[in-house]
Amino acid sequence: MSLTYIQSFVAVAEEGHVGRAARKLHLTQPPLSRHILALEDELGTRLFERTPRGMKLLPAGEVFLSHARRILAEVDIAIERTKGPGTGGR
Amino acid sequence: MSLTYIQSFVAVAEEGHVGRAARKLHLTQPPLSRHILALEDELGTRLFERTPRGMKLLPAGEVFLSHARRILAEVDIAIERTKGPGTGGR
DNA sequence: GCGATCCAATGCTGTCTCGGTATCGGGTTC
DNA sequence: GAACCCGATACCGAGACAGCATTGGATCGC
Repeated sequence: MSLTYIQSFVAVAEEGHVGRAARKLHLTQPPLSRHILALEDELGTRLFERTPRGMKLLPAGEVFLSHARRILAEVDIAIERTKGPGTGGR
Repeated sequence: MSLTYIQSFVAVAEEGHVGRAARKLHLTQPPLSRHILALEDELGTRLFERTPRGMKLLPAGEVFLSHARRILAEVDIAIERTKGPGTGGR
């Protein structure tokens, strides 16, 4: 599990498209595709249904998505709170 | 930022000792020391005070610690919830 | 039906990250 | 002041990872 992979997952879930998400993340399609496969492998579950039009979130994917967003948000908060107030940031 | 580094940080904070935390994580002392330095660099703040006895958490470190624990807990929950119920895990 | 098109997945390669070993430098203890 | 304990750094080799090129499957247009 890695924060990078979680970010990739969220981007693909939001775009419904590996290629499009890749551009958004300044990556190319193959590594992003592998991120999703790695996550699915680690979780032991398919997160997306592969359709000719792109990637469609499966129920397990929706569950993971909500947690993924929370995790990323927590990380942002942690960074902000730590570097910000107590340290003479602003 | 990486989950591995966050785990390292929590271990060092709990042990008050890089070497001891390293053993706990099945790592050696140098990489663990680098994890902490990398985090401090990324956050732009010292998280620990280096003493002759080990590592003492600074205020910024305590702030980050509480968030770090929450992040790791969220990840665990995400994994459990995703692989577990909705998917026929059991 | 067949070529064109769009999608994700895979094979391969170069690079960069990361962990381990060895060593250093500072500070304390006796 | 020599031994000891601590984290930090230099260096090196292995593994991870991104990118390029290509494949394979499904749909669309003619």
